[in-house]
Amino acid sequence: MRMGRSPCCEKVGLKKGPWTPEEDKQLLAYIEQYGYGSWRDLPAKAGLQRCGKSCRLRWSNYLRPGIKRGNFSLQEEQSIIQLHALLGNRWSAIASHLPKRTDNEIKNYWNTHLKKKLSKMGIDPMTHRPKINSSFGSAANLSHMAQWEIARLEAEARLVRHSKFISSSLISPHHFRLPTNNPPPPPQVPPSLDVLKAWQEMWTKPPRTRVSSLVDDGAFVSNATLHQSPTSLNFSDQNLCFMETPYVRESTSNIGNPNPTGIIPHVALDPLSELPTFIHGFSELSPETLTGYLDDNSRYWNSILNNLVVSPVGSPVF
DNA sequence: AATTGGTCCAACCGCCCGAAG
DNA sequence: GCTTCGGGCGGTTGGACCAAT
Repeated sequence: MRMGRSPCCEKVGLKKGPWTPEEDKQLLAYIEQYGYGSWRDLPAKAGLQRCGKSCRLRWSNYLRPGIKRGNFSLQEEQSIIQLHALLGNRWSAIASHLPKRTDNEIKNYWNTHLKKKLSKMGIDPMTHRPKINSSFGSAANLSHMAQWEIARLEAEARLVRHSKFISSSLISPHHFRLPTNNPPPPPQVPPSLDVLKAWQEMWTKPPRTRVSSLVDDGAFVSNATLHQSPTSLNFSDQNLCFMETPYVRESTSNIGNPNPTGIIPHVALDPLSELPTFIHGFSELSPETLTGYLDDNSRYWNSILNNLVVSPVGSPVF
């Protein structure tokens, strides 16, 4: 018995490198007629001298219907920056919130354009914090950003648990398989990505209302005094697509029930701070302190995004 | 015109994970 | 429990292109 993984296909005799228009036609014609049941078997059936993996990549990144290519709009740029601040280098997750853009294209755009833009603005593109010695940031701001990072990581940890729990029962890789002659499947949206919607809900509700928003078993809620997140500033962006999710729930007993509002009624609040337990990183902060912190970060992000807006490509900033 | 260096991006590679047997 | 398989993901690479010298 062979140990370990076998290669996805025999490498000998298979073509590599750029795809020709003829190959694209072949692949398209085959998928349009038969769909894609098994990428491993597809090349032989389609008459292509390619690895199945290569076919899948070509399809998902270029030939799949509905893909938008070319210049990124300013709003798309802002969305990517905000999503990257929240999600890190999880390109597929970021791509799921940018309709028609592929993870590969977003990754390339980030590496070739946005990283440089942020660097020139004095922002560390990986941490989204002001660089040391940069006139852009202050010591106080750095401290605030660190606090924010704590909260973000807390949220991620919860979301990972959440998504692992639900994905086992709701998400199947075959769920999105393209049936013959049918429209392409919707982009895959891991349940954890609903954090963005939650994020938006949490920070954009009117202050007077105590609003519940999702996130995992602990969930969280916006305190009446909290009104804006660093990452919520442009979530009205038309290009930023928050996917409606079937996974939101009122309790663990009804996971999977559709909830068009995307809002979870029941949240856990810290009995002392009355802050959502989601914000464990802030548990030692008073609501007043927290409000001030979030205000500072709003300004911080506004300054970044405003710079994006006012600085055309080719300007000294970029 | 030739060379060099930088940029961009399509495609590949290796790793990981879940499903199936 | 284990192995194998299929597919997804993120990091990296190679070559085309372009501007500067």
